[in-house]
Amino acid sequence: MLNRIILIGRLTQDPELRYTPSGTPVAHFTLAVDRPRLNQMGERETDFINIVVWQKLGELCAQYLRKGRLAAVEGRLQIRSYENREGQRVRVAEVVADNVRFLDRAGDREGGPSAPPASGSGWPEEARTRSTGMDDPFEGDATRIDISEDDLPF
Amino acid sequence: MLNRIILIGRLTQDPELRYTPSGTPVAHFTLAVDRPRLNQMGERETDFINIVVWQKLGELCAQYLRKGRLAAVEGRLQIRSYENREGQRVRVAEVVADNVRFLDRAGDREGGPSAPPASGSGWPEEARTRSTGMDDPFEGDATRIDISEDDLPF
Amino acid sequence: MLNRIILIGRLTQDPELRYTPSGTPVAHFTLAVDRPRLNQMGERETDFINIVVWQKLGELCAQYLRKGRLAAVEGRLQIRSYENREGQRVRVAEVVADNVRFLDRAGDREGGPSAPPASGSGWPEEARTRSTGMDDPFEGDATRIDISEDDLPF
Amino acid sequence: MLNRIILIGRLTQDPELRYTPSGTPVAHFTLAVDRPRLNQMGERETDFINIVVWQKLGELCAQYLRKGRLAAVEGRLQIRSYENREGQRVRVAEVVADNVRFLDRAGDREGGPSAPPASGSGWPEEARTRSTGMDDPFEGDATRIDISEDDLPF
DNA sequence: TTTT
DNA sequence: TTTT
Repeated sequence: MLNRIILIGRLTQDPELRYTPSGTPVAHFTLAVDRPRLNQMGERETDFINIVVWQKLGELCAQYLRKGRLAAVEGRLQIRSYENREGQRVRVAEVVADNVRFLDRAGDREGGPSAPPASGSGWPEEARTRSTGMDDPFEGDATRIDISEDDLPF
Repeated sequence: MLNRIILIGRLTQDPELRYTPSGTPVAHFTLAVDRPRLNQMGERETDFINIVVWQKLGELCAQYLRKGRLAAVEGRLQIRSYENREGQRVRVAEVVADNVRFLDRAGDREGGPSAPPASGSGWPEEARTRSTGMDDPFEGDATRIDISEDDLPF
Repeated sequence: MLNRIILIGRLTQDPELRYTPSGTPVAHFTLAVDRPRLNQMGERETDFINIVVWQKLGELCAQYLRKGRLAAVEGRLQIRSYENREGQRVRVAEVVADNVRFLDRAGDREGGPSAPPASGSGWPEEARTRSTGMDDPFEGDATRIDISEDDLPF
Repeated sequence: MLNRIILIGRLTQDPELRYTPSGTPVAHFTLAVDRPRLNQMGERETDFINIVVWQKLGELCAQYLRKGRLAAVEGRLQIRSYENREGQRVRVAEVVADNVRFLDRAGDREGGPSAPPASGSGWPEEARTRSTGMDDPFEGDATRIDISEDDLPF
C-alpha cells in the first residue's frame, strides 16, 4: 500500500542498458550503500542493492552514470520471484527507481571499454530536468540487448 | 551512505520472536505490500518483504502484531549474503526496522495457537509510546529460539 | 534536488475542496502528527501540517477523508512565500501530496454538513486504485470555491 | 505517528552554531531545494527549508558544511508556533535532522569570515562516522550564542 | 484553529 | 534574505 525507498551510494559498475522486445529501454546497475555503523569486527559493511530504471530516465542513467559515481535513488522495493534452471524458487530484491540524482562528477576515472564518449563532456546535475535536444544520445554507447517481457513493470 | 525505506502493508503470519545466545530479542515477520498498479494481465501484484526488528521494539511487535494486521514499517534495506548447504551464494533482502506503527485494530480474527493472551486487551496505536507496566509480557507467548550471533546488527 | 516526505496522522477537520478558475480540483486539509517523544513537561506534542492534494486524488480525499481519520501522506515539502495585507512577507509550509492512503474506517462519526453522502458506504483502502465509474462524485458534496491561479502546481 | 523527510539541496549560508544555556549545541542552516519542474512562467522554483541539527551532529555540520555545499538531510518536519512582538501567532516550519550527509567537496570557494579553519583539510564523506579525535574542534570557529530552552527538542 |  |  505504500512502498518508498531512498538510497545514496556509489555504482559498482557502469549501468547496463537493454531494451524489451517492444523497444522499452531499461537500465540496470548496483549501488554500494555503506551501513551507518561498523560491525562487531570493526569493519565497515556495505549493502549492494540492484537498481532498475525504465524509460527515458533509464537512458539518462546509462548515459551519465559510471562506475564509482555517487547517486541518489528514489523508488520502490520490489521482490521478484522466479524458478531457476534447477527448479528452485529464487527471490530477487531490486529497487525500481522513479527518480535518480547524479551527485558528483566523479574523479574522471575514465578509460576502459565503458568510458564515457570522448565527445561527451556534460554532467547534468539533475537527470530529470534534461529533456531537450537529444536525438539519439546513446547510439554507439549502450549495448542493445533484448530482455524478457517478464521484466516489464507495466 | 543513506538508506531509508518506509512500507505500509499487512502481516502474512504472526511475528516470530527469537533470542540471540546473549539474550537479545529479535522479531521476524513478512509484510505483504500491494503494488500501486495492476500488471499486464490486470492482476494485482504484491511484494512480500521480510522485516527484522531488534530489541524492545521487536518484543512489542511480537506482542501486538498478528497475521493480517496493517502496519507501517520504517528502516533500512539490508542485503544479507551467505552460502547455503549446497555451497551456493544466497542473497537475502530484509528491512531492519527502527520504527513500527500498528495501524488498525484488525477484525479481531483471534483464535489459534498464536492469538494474543486472553488477558491482553490493549492494542496500542503506537508501539513506541508504550513503555510502562510490562513485567514480562512475552512469557509463555513467544517461542524462545536461539539465533546465530551473525544476525546481530551491532 | 530531492524532496520527499511521508507522514501518518489524523485530519483535524474535513478536507476542503476547491477549484482553480480553469477547473482544476485541489483539496486542503491539516494532518495532526504526534511527535515521537514527550517534551520536557512530559506532554505529548503534535505538529499540525497542511496538506495540498491536486486533481483526482484531491477529489478522492475530499470524498473519503473526514475529520479524525487516519491517513498516510506522501509528497514533497513546499514553502510558499507571499506578502500579506500588511505588506509583511509570510512563509507557509505545506506538503504537496502525490500519494494518500486511507488507513482506518474511523468510528463512523457521521452527521453534520460534511458527512459522506448517505448512499456512499464504500471506504476504499487505497485511493489511487479507485479510478472507475465516477462521473461527478462530489456534486452537492463539496463546496465549489475558486482559488487563485497562483496556487497552481504546474 | 510517522514523520520522515529526506532532502537534498545546497546551503544558502554557512551554518550557525549556538548553544542552549545548558550547553547543548545546535546548528541552523537553510537548504535550497530546487523543485522538480518549472513553473508556468518557465522558471525554476526553489524551496528554502530551515534545518535544525542538535548535539554532535550539529557541531559536525558547523565544522564541515559551508554556503553552497550540497547535503542530504534526513529528519522530521516540525511546525513551531509562537507569538511575535505584535502578538501575532507565527508558525515556523523546520526540519529537525538526525542524519546529514556531505555530498560534495565543493569548489573550495574558501575565503571570508566563515571559511573553514586553515588547518582543517579533511572533508569526511559521512559526518556520522567521524567520531574520534576531536577535543574541541569548534573553539574559535563557531560563534557561541545562547538560545532559549524552548528550542530544546527533548 | 486543530486530531485520537 | 537566499544555493549551483
